[in-house]
Amino acid sequence: MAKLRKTTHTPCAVCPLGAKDIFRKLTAAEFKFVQQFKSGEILAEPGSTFLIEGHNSPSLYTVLEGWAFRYKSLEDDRRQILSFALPGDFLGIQSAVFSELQYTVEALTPLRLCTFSRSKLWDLYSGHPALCHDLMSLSARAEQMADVHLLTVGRRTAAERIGYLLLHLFNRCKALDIARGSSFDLPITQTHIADALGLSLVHTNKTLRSLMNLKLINWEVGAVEIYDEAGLRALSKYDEDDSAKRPFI
Amino acid sequence: MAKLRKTTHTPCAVCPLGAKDIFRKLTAAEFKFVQQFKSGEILAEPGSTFLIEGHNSPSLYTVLEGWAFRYKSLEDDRRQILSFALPGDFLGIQSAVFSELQYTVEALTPLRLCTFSRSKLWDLYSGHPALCHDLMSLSARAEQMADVHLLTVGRRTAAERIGYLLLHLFNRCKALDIARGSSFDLPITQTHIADALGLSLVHTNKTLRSLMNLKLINWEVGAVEIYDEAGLRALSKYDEDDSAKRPFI
DNA sequence: CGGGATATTGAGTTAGTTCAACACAGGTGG
DNA sequence: CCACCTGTGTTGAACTAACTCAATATCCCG
Repeated sequence: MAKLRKTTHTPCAVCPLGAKDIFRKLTAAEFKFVQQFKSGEILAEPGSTFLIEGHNSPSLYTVLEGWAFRYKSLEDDRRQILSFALPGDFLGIQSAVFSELQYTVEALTPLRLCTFSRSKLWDLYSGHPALCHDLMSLSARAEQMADVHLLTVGRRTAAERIGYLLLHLFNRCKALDIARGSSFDLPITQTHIADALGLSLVHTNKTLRSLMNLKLINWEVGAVEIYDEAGLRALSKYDEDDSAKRPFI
Repeated sequence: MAKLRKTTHTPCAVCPLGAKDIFRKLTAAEFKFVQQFKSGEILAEPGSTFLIEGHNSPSLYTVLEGWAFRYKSLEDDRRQILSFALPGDFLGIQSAVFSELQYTVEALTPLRLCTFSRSKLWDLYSGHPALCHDLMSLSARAEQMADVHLLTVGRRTAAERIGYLLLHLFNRCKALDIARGSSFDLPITQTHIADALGLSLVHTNKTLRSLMNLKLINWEVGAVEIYDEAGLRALSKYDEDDSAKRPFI
């Protein structure tokens, strides 16, 4: 498939992530290393998968722009979305330690990715302790999000789950400064919500509708508005300090 | 509570984990570092919690002997068990990167833990690239287990979930060489199973019973026997390469 | 215009829940 | 030694949140 395209290699100095407040400022030496750590950039079309379960990837990725999601499936059609990836998220670290990747990543929007060669990871370990720590932070943050997600799917009701997911994504967008007041672009369908939360599509639709009838939110194709954030938080038992932890690079 | 006890500091040379095949052999320099990285040992009584959600811990832990579990709760009584910790598992890395821990860890059996001071983590980053990589492996493995768990809770039926969990724990025990043929010690109650899998206690009991009626397994207090591993794998859609990835130290 | 993807809604079904009662074992104090 | 309590497991019955099936509406796109 011609869905992946290499692009011209943007210099790190103008990296879109560099401007965001939530990212740590690098020292000159770190910056130089990161620059040569970067092996290139690719664009992925919506619907394309650039990391595939059971395969091996020579590259690691950082999302520069766009949305993607990670998922796993059972033999039959049942699919579970594990997480959504936004700018700043690091993908594919598993491939640096296991022979095979255990999940698939699919783009939701046109996606711009920064690629790193797996083999240079050793240079990072050897020469850049602070970056090692940043990497551990990223991975601790991913673990934390997975834990919260598991609590949501295991122990929350349908309405709580949907409220939680929307608040979670809303807050991540706010941290990245890509929300617009109380609304934000959400390039997913109700099927994605269902698969992320372990619900059926029909029930997801009905629950979403009921949240709209309660005037808590508004759902449109591609965008969500949070009318009553406090009310939604209360309904979903949203736990404050969930997301918005600082990413990397 | 006097449930945590410091014990005499066992030299790493006789670490019970050193003997296990699944752990990487360290170089002399690494070994020396790990030895001074270790700050001590503690014992935790069954039922005691040594890492607590919302608190901050100055220490990181590696399980040397015994079982524990990590969990999170909602305001009401609803509890979700996130994972079970066995010998070789590393706990508390979150506290090295966030100010507060986001989960609680409770001992299931008398637990012997190796403690590391958080501050020495920087020495590890600075001087021991291979150990950095081991740490990344541990954390990638934890992420992988969390992903699989999420798929299980989100998309499997009750019988599949229980079958999956038992096979998962069975395989981890086999990898650690603490299984006895087709049976293994499992120091948990049905309540733990329910809370790990997002099920009610009653339904867990009935489903467990039905797996026993099918002659797939046998459940006793504290021990499980897998009568028909192939059958249980088929029923649970057990995905081969799940656990048994190599831990650390 | 037709086909595919998405959303919506009603109706009937079911997997899993809650409530309640009871059995059994081990531990403790009178 | 017995009485009692608490933790664990078991089972039946009634209920319900969420599921499946099915039909229909919209929109976009080639």
